[in-house]
Formats: sequence, structure tokens, C-alpha cells
Amino acid sequence: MPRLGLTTTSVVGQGAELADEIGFAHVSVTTLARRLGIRTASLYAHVQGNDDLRTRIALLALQEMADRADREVAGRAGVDALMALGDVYRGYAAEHPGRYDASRLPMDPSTAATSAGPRHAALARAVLRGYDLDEVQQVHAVRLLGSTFHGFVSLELAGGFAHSNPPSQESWAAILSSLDLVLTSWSTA
Amino acid sequence: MPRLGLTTTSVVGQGAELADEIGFAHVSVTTLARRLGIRTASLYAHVQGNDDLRTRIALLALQEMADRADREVAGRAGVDALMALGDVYRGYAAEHPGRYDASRLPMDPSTAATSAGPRHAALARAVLRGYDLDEVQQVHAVRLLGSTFHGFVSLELAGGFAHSNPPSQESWAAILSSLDLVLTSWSTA
DNA sequence: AGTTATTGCCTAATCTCCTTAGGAAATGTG
DNA sequence: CACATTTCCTAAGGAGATTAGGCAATAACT
Repeated sequence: MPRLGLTTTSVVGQGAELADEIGFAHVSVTTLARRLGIRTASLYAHVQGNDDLRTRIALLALQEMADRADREVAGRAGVDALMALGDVYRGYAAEHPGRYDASRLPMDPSTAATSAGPRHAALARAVLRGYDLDEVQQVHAVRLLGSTFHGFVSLELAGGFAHSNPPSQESWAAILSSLDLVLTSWSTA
Repeated sequence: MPRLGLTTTSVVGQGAELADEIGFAHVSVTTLARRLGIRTASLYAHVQGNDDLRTRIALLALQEMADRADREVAGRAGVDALMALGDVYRGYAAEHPGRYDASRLPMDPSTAATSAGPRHAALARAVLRGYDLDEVQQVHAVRLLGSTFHGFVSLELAGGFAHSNPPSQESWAAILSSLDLVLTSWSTA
């Protein structure tokens, strides 16, 4: 019988692709094994089980988004940085819906601490350097960005904006501009 | 053997309570039957199966939220109505986290059409009557409200704002004020 | 190259959950 | 009080998650 030479990394990567194809909710050791053409039990050599597989996919997605955001935000400031960051999340969700869903998986605190989660918070604070906010306002602003980005992207992904005009892209542009307006108003307040 | 006199309505209600206690993700015919003290198979007299149970809980949550929002928004206008609507969603999620999660369950279009979903869209448009928006801006505004409310509430529910200062209530207040600012700016633009 | 150690994937077995089919006893109706 | 209905039951099958142990393909070392 031929041998595939799987590793934990490749298994998780294939799991992420599977998530984008059939939806993160349907990813399990069984569905992944079927896709790989091996027996379910064989996956347990690379992954501890169902939960482990799913959180590893989530960690991968968080890392990929953070990497992409790092690249896009670098060298930009103010509104440009704000829009770049928002577009990273929205674009990633459009390209990788299953991975994006995975990234919203609740994790236990110790796992979350070692994830790319903190990098995302740092990215938001970096973008906010373009606005003149005191410490308290900055915390509010980080939460505002997280809420707005995640809220829009998750509603768009769930199809909430489909089949209605104007296209969601226009709403997205309007919302990003308004975010800039709000942050500017906070800095002068 | 004693008889409980269950009905579809009571079963779904108990399922909603169970969701608030153990999380919507863990609600199933088996866990609900255990809680009710009956055999799993017995539930199939009242509910078609696992998926049916879960979507019925989702429909109940959507309806309860719409009812509450109707009451709170009635007789208010402008910022007051905006804040009242936001507080309904945030308050409902705080009181009934499992039900709130249920309300985000994706449904097939025909079920969604008969759900209270359209009532929520109507409520948002009612609140926006307090601002002078043209038709296109109104669509953007509905999407903005949905994104911001859902985004904040879901992040707060997932514990994203826990263990950090200032308390999330202050961020919520700041965000609601900013929403009002944005909508006002749109109306004069 | 040949021997050995590792390890990648397998079969087998157990447990839990979802679902259907059909039975028995409690409730409501004439 | 007989009878129909309904509520909950037992029984059984199928699928997914997980563990234990086996065998053959690879890698490592003389």
C-alpha cells in the first residue's frame, strides 16, 4: 500500500483546505481522512483528535491572517492603514471562508495566549497610531475595529447581504470611511 | 411510569434553557432528553430530529429578541431608539447566551423567510427613521447597525473583552454614541 | 547490501450519538 | 366502561470518535 508521508503540518493544511471547501462545521477526523484517502484512525498519529485538529486549523488561520495583515499594514498610516487592515480580514474571509470561520473558534486561555491573537491586537493598535488617542480611547477603538470588522465580515459570509442592492462592497466602503470619521472625532475630543 | 405531558413548544423552550446553561453547541436530542429525564427516542414525537430542534430554538430566540425590541423601540426616536435597540441585543445575549448563539444559526432561505429575521430588518429601518437618509444610505445604515451590534455582542460573549480595562460597558457607550455621530453625518452629507 | 529500528498506515473493537420501528401504558372521549 | 389517541418506552441499525495492537515501508547503521 502506497504511503503519503503525512505530517502534522500537512494534515492541518489539508484540513484548512477542506474547511474552505465544505465549511469548517463539517471538518472532522472522518471527513478529512476520507479526503486524504486514508482510514480515520491513521490521523491519530498526526493529530490528537477532533478538537485538536480543529483548533490547529484555527491557529493556522489566525497566523495566516496576521501575516497578511503585517504585510499590508506595513508602510501605511491613517485611513490607508485602517482600510488595508479591514480589507485583509474581509479579503481573507472571501478567499478562505472555512478558515475564517475556524479563526472564530473559542479556545482555552492558554492556547489563545500562544496563538496569533495578540498579534491582531497589536496590529489594531499600530493602525490606531495614526489617530491621536489616549490610552482609554485606544482600548475603545480596538474594540470598535474588532466589532465592526468581524461583524460585517461574518454577516457578509453568512449571506446576510446577498441578493440585495447596493452590493456589499459599497456598504463596506461607507463603513470604513465612517470608522475613520469616528476615530478622527475621538482624537480631537 | 409518570408522564410529563411534553409538547413541541415546551420541548423547544426547555431546549432554549439548556442552551443558556451548557451552550448552544452542546444542545442535541440526547443532552435535552437527559435533562428532561426521558429517553432520546421519545423526543422524536415532538421534534423531527437534531437539526429541527436546533433551528426551532433559533427561531424562538429570533422571535423573543424581536418582541423585546418592539417594546423597547416603541415610543423612542433618534439616539434613544438607536441605543434602545442596541441594548436589546446586548442585553438579550447577556441574559441568554445560548439562545443568542442559536439565533446566528444559518438556515435555509425558506425557513429564514418565515422567521422573525425580517422583523429585525424592519426594526433597524424604524430606528433609522430618526435620521434623514436616502434609500441607498439606509441600506448601508442597516448593514452598519447589524455589523456593529452583532460584532460587539459576539466578541463580548466570546470573552474577547473580559479581564481588561476599561469595562466593556464603557466601550459600548462610546460605540453607540459614535454610531449616532456617523448616522447624523450621513444625513447631512 | 543486509540488518535493524522507526514509523506510517492498517484492522479490530468499543463507545456514544442519531434515527427508525414498533410496543405498552396513561390519558381523553363516547 | 370500552375505545381511540397519545406519550413514552425498548430494540436495533448506522455513523463518528477513539484506543490498542499489527504489519509493512522507510530510514539508519554497520
